[in-house]
Amino acid sequence: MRLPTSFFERDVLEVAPDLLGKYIARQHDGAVTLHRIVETEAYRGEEDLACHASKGRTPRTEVMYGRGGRVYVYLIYGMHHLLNFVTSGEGNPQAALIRGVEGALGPGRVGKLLRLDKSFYAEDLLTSTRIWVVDNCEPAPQIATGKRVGVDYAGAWKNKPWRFIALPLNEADRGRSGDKI
DNA sequence: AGCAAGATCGGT
DNA sequence: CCGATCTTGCTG
Repeated sequence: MRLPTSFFERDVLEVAPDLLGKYIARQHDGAVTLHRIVETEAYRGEEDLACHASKGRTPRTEVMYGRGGRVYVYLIYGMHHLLNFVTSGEGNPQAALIRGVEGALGPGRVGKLLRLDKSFYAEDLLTSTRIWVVDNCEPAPQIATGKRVGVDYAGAWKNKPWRFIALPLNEADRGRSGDKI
């Protein structure tokens, strides 16, 4: 059930939408909770000016340069821990930001719900007993796309439709896949 | 060493 | 719209 390395070692533009409908498992105080992923964003390589790796290899971006399947967490605005999953392979810095799970919309709220902190930096999703991602037997949700949030500084890259949202069932039933938002 | 800005959120 | 709150990367 735990997603294998091969799931993450693909281009982030494939992994980010594929994460929708998957479940983040979080073990804390002896209990495991599951959280369905409903919104993600793709950050893709050094050329993507919205991606932290556009600054090159630094202590902060180091984990993105490693293999896929590890966690990239960082503190933003001095208070929110944002959760990302590293994708693609060695030397190709990409990450999928978890912008929303059921019960917590917005990346800051996701970090709070999952009780994340800097100790999760570089956590291995394939061996960790604190956090991992599991597949499910549900059909893949319909997906809406849109521009990434809060990256107006990123020049031409700010308009890339690299935000992915799982449509709720009532909307998906109307067959409105591929919507923009 | 100092500084400006940030993949955000909650309250006016 | 504004403040919180602190890490980061850049400048000097």
